[in-house]
Parts: sequence; structure tokens; C-alpha cells
Amino acid sequence: MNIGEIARRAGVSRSTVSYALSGKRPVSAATVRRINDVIAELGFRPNASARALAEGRTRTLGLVIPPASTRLTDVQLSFVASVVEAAAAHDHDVLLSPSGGDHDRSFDRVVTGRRVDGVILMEILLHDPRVERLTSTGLPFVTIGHVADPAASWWVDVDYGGLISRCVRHLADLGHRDIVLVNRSAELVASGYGPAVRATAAFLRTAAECGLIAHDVCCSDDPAAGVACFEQIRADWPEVTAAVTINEAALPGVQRALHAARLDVPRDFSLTGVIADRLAEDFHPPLTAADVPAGQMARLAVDLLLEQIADPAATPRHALLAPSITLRSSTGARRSG
Amino acid sequence: MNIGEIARRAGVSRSTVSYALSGKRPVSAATVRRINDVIAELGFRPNASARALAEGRTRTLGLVIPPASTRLTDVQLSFVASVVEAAAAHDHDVLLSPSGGDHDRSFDRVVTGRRVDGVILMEILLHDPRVERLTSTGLPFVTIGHVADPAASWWVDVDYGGLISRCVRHLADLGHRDIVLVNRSAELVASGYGPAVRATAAFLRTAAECGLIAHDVCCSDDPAAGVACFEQIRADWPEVTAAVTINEAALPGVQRALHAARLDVPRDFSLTGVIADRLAEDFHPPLTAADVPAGQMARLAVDLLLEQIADPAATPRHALLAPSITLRSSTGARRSG
DNA sequence: GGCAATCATCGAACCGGTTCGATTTTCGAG
DNA sequence: CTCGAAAATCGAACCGGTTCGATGATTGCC
Repeated sequence: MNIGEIARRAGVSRSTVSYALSGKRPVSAATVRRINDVIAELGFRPNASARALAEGRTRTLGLVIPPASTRLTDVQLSFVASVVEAAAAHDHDVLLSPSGGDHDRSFDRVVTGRRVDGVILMEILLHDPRVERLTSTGLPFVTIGHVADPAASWWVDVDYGGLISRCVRHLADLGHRDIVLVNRSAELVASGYGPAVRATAAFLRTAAECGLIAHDVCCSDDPAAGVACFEQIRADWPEVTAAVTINEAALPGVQRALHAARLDVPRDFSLTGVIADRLAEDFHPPLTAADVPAGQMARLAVDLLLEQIADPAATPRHALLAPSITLRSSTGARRSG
Repeated sequence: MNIGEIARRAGVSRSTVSYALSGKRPVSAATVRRINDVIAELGFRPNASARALAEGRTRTLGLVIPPASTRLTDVQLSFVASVVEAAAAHDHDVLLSPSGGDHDRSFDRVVTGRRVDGVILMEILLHDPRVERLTSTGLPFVTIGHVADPAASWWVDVDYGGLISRCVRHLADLGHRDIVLVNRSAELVASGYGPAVRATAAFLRTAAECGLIAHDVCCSDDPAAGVACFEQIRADWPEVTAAVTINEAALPGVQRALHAARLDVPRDFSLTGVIADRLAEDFHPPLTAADVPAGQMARLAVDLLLEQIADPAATPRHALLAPSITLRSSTGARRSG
């Protein structure tokens, strides 16, 4: 069923059907009704490829996700789902492309084949080759996380630095003197993953400002690493009384290690950081933490991208989200002694 | 940059460029080289929409996922990522469409707008309206999970029934007499979600065959529900010594409840079921469980779908996976007394 | 050397929409 | 009743590829 067939049965030209459906030119009420009747009877949906070809846009957004090998975290997952829903709300579809590093076919196809009108790039690095490729093709894109020159590009990010600073001050206020940052994996930090890098910087700076003794460790994104990491901390720095973390995936392991060491939270040890609400509430006890507002970020990213697609020459816009820290039960005053 | 421009610069016709690139007709070596030189210099990627329009296929697969509101589980997430990678390996892209129930715009657009060559449908129900819609449009599709008439359609599934049976027999062999099934949410069961329904049936049947006393409870997909559910089990049926579960999301809660009740696994209580390897190994102690092989299912689903797209009239094929149960440390003999 | 078979290439039609300029119809004002 | 403007509709071009039939250039064979 195509527009020509509809036109024939309704006794009008193809262009009239097109105008009747799009409303871009007036069509008499009688004709519109006749066309609608035919469509209602036969069921017609314009061919998306033909429309894309004619209009020069696909009404499709690309979403570049980390490859399957990199285990996706819970937050990333809900981000993906939210992007799809936000796009759907604007009558757009989402094409997925797993891409880690430099080149890969999927990313190529999506970017250069005009399959999408714009791209959302997850998990970018401070110096990301994909950002450069996108820039050189002129395809509109929004990054999750920002790059070296923030003013020149479109992005949405969480203010990891600010949040970590507030976590540190919170612990300082509670009297803690020796604290540790449980970061994400060493590879991510080494490759210049923004949140990890900025968290480290803010952590060390703020700790110094508050006169605290600060350590930081990297930890792979899985529970087993969390156990090992925490045991290492206890062994190397037994005087540490509080931890700040941005590593959600390691949390179950940290929980187990705390338990194995017979440390009560928050009586013996305080724990806080940037953790999705869901996970923070599932912890025992519930964690004082800053939420990662994945849904909100997804909607913002889609909005920004559509805005950029509508006017590619517009001045880049961005959003730095600073969710508030929710006080729950995992932080408490250091026990004197 | 389009094919006409390439043709002009290479001094040949558009069709010659097309044949040179596709190899569907012989082109002289000299001409091929000239065309390749021009392309190398200017960079050309055929417009995907134009190609789709001309060829009548999009080289894109649709993946219908549960909506964001239904929190996606870890397995589902890795399934999505694996589908995208498997499709990419065959030079296909993946279009995401969140859809729960009956109608929704995204599903409509994807299905009726000829945006995709075929569809993979996750989380189907025994009687699923979307299956009927797809059937009536004639669009090739593969379901994850199977419907009432398994022979008539293409699907990939895990043999939940068989696995649960084996779990029950395993517990019976260990001497357990009173066991419980921790199912997924009551809503899912009520709506006819295949794995939940088949797990229940197999659980009750096998328990009866083994002469066990069997209970089954539904549990929402989150840790808090897991705690509540387990406490309820202890209160209502204190004689229960082992549980079988297919609810991965509730596991952290079950763990907490076991701990709170001061029950040692497997000394005081045995726990098994269908649980992704990753999660089973993260549990403390590691769970004796059947893996949900999401990656394998994804690759199979993509293979079947491409096969069906290539020959829509082919006899439906399907795959019922029965992963083996990995013995770990969470099941043990019932203590007599 | 002439004729057929083969190879390389071209031009045109087609996929199914959108859009622009032109044409026909309708209607009100003079 | 006529004329002109506005409203409704039409036809054709276009988006950028693929594909088919036709044409011209080579080559092999007798």
C-alpha cells in the first residue's frame, strides 16, 4: 500500500494525498474525508525510507553505547531506555550502535550513511576520537559527559566534581580525618574517563582544603573487585573511617567486605558517594548519596539534540546537573578514640 | 557527496559506480580503480535511505524492549547489547522500540512504516497482542519466549520448565521435603508471562512427582520485595528448607533476609534456580543455578531472524535452550532434625 | 575478414514519498 | 455578466540509490 494507490482509490493526485496528510497546504474538507476513509479501510503508513529520502532527514537518532563486553551498569541501562522513550515522545526512533574505541563498522555505518539525524554519545573520554569524527562530519551530536573545551560543544553531564566535594565536606563535618575514594577501574581512569578523573581531582582537592588525609583507589566494576578493594583498604590504611565512591557495580562487594570485617555502618564506618537512588536504597543501611538522574539526563540529551538538529548553527548549549545529596543512614560521626 | 558526483568525477555513469561497488556486474579493473580513487579522495557512503528505498529492505532489525517503567533486568540489558553486536556482525543496525502492552506509537511506527526488515520481540506473553499484529502485517519476527502454538512461529527460549524440574529433583535428592518457588511478580504471572507460568507448572508437577510439599509465591522484581517475601515464607511455612527462584532482581533482598534470620546457606537453607552466572557468582555463597545465556540467545535470535528475512516462506525454526545447572555452594543436604 | 559471442558501459525506469510551479475551479465584487 | 483573486488540485521534478535492457567495443573462431 503506497501513496499512489491511496490517491487512485480516492480519485485524487498523489500530491493531494501528501498535502492532506501533512497539512502543509489547504485541502478541502470533503477531499480530506475521502482520503481518510480510504486510508481507514486499507491501512496506509508512509514508507519511512522514501520519506527520509525526500525530506532529507530520517527522524531517527543514533545512540552510541559502550560495547557488550563492557558490562553495562544499571544506570546506563535505564539511560538507554529513557532515551528511547524521550525520542518516541518526539516521534523519533533510536538506532543503537555499540562502540568502544576508535573505529568500528557499526559506528561508521550510523555516522556516515545518513542513517540518523543526530547522535547521542555515551561514556565519552576527555579526548575521544569519536567526538572528532562526528565533528568532522558535521552531524549534530550531544555527549554524555563533556570534553576538554566545554563551551564549544553540546553536552549533558553530572557535576561529579561538585558532588564529590560535598561528600567530602559532609564527612569532614562529621569529624572524619582519614578517608578514601573508591574510584572506577584503573583502565577507565587511565583512558581519561571524565567522571573518574574529575571525581579524583575534586576528592583530593577538597580533602586537602579540609585538612583531611585522603587516599584513592581504583576498583573494577564488579562485586568481587569491591571485596578485594575494601580488604586492601583495611590492610593498607586501617585508620580510614569513611569512603566515598562512584563505583556502583562494586557496592555489593563493599557491603560483603564490610560485613566480613564486622564493621557496622555508620557506627564504625561511613559510606557515601554518587549512587543511583535505587541502589542507594537497596543498600543496607540505605546510603547517603547523590543520585545519578539517568532519566532526566536522557530527556535533556534528546531535547538538546533535537534543538541542534533543528538549528545546527545554534550556539552550543549544555546542562551540568548537580543533583542534591540525599541523607540516608550510611554516614555518621566518627567515633572518637 | 552522492553517487552522481562520484560518477561525474570518475567519468563514468552512475550505474557503473553502483556496479563497481556492489560487484553485481563485472566492471573493468581500470574503471574500478579510478572510481575507488575518487571515493578515497572524497569519501563516499551510500545514503542508507535511498538504498533502502531502491532495494526494498532497510538492513535494520527492530528490537522491542519492555518500557523504561518496567525496570530492565541485568540479563535483559546484556541481551540488548548482544543483539546489537550480533546484528552489527551481519552489517545490520538495530532500532529500539519500547512497548509494553497493546498499542503504542513507537511500536506502530517501527512495524508499519517499513523501517525494519524484521523484529525481535522480548518478554512476550503467552497470548500477546503484539504477536498478532506482527503476524497480520507479515513482517518477519522472532520472539524471545514462545507462544501457545510453538510449531507455527520462530522463537528462542530457555527451557524454564525443564530447568526448574531439575532444580526440584536436585533438592529432593538432597533430602529436602518442604520447598518453595520464588516466582516473579504477581502481575507478570497473571498476564501470562511464559517463563513464570511454565516455571510454576513444572515446579508443582515435579514436586508432586518427588513427593515433596511445595509452595509458590510471587515476588516483585526488587530487593525490598525479596526481603518481604522471604520473611513471609519463614512466617507462613517455617518447615521450608529450600527455595527455587527465577527472580534475579529480588536476590539481594533474599540474601539480606537470610542473613537477618541467621540462616547459613547451605547449612540451614538451600537456594537454587535460574540465575545469570554473573549474579550467581556474586551471591554469597555462590549459587548452584542454571545460567540464562543472554548472549547466546541474542545471537540465535538474530540468526533466525535473518534466515527468516532471507526466506519468509521457510518453515518456522526455533531453539529451546537448556543450559546446564552449575553446582556451586548454595545447596546442601537437609539437616535431619 | 566477417560474424557471433562476450565484455564493459550507458541510459532510463523505478522505489515511494515531498514540494514547487502551474492549472483549474470557485466565489465575490463591481 | 465579467473579471480577478483565492482556493483546491494537478503534474512533474526531485531525493539517491539499484537494476534492467540496450548499445558499443573487444575478442575468438572459422
